[in-house]
Amino acid sequence: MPASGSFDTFLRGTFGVEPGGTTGRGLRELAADIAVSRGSIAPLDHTHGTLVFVADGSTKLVAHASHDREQIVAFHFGGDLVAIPPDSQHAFSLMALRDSRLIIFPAREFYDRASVEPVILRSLLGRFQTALFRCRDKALGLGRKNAQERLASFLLAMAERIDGEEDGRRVLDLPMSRRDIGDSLGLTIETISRQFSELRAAGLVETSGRSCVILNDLAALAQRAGHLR
Amino acid sequence: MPASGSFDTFLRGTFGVEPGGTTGRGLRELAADIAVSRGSIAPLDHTHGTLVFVADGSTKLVAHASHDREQIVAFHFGGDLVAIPPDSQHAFSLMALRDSRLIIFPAREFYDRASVEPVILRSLLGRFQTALFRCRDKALGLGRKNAQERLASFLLAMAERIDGEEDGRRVLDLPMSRRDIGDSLGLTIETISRQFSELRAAGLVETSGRSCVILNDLAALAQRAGHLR
DNA sequence: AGGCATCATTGATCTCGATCAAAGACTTGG
DNA sequence: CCAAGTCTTTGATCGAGATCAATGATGCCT
Repeated sequence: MPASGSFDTFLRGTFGVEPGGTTGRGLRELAADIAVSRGSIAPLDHTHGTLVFVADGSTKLVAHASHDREQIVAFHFGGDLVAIPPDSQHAFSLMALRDSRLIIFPAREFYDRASVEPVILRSLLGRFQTALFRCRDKALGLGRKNAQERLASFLLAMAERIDGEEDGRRVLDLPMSRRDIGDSLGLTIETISRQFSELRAAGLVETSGRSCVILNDLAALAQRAGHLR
Repeated sequence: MPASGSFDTFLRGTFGVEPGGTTGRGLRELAADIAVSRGSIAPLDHTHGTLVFVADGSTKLVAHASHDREQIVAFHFGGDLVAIPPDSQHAFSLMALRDSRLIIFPAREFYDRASVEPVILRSLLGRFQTALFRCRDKALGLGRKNAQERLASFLLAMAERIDGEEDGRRVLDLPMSRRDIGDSLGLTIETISRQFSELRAAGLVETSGRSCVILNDLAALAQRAGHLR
């Protein structure tokens, strides 16, 4: 598939803007269409803000503090848009969880060219707001929830974002490893594993292989997620 | 000061838009100008998204999980803009740390009316992005930093946002209590106090009364904040 | 100014999740 | 289809911060 294929899909699907117009062509000039294989890091300019459209695949956004400590700050799936700041006190990298196609833009330039098209700005605003609200929920979990609640919240959040048959229960094919889940929830791989075992013993989830998780009872899971009734 | 005073300041100062125009008048119709005294909660419509401009004072945005657990998700100061989602799995409330004046808008309607004025959308976008980046830094801290690093990061972040004499060291007048700091950093009040004592013993900070904190050595504090070198 | 409720500090103990260690299960590549 | 490395699970111990408890400081309100 030619590079323009991804870009056109992006512009039409995300913003409802036709790629043929002036704005569309202006934005295409900024686009870098990149294939990133599983486990590889997206080539970002870390001195400037970047905007990445995940055309296909899935990624994790990793924040690096000193001492080799990593915190996964967000996961993304096909159709998602990721805003990445330039490195300052902390550094960020975007890694593919599966083979992915990304469209990478310099953020500032993208915003400037998009400013003539309110529909694009409006859509960006909505996406940023969603990302902010998700991040706040994550902060609540990291600050105030125990391991069980964090994993339950995580599974429910994934159930909302990954599709799978919906017949009361829910089958997920998670692209991330136990380590990724741990790095996202501020827990170790062992704790994640133990919490999976507990949920399994309680009959709330089943696992099959490394990536498949079946949620048998979403309501009971929500109970354990520390949500409001 | 009349209600229009705050609104005009908001529109001009935040967006560079004159309040007299069509857009300005349209937005003013949506505005609720409210005075909120220290410790009181802003009257929000929790069934819809809300946009709050902090005209004056300072506030905390609190996320509520079940079991009386609270996580402060952000602090705000005069000139800041806060986006608050409708309640769903978690509930949010905005509380004044000092007597404050707030301008409250229904978010959806605000965005719709602002959409004809790209300069407003562009500015909102930048503010949302900043809020998102701050929230990610917070997530990194909550997930991967110890108590000492969290407090050091917090103090440095406050030093960037609150003004005070800059002669190598930094004098802060914090509007939030130890409990607020704890609720923001995912720690208890006792742990905050102990970490303050350690920083005091190391000569990095001095405290005076409940709200005044003097940062004697920003560089040394950054060392302890778990920042990159 | 004084009285008092609230907030901050310090100490002792407990707990949840981290860390250390080892065995077992996928899955990927030859 | 098997081998080998990686990922996951489970167990034992440790430690940072929570919790429980008490004292001391601050600042608000009459």
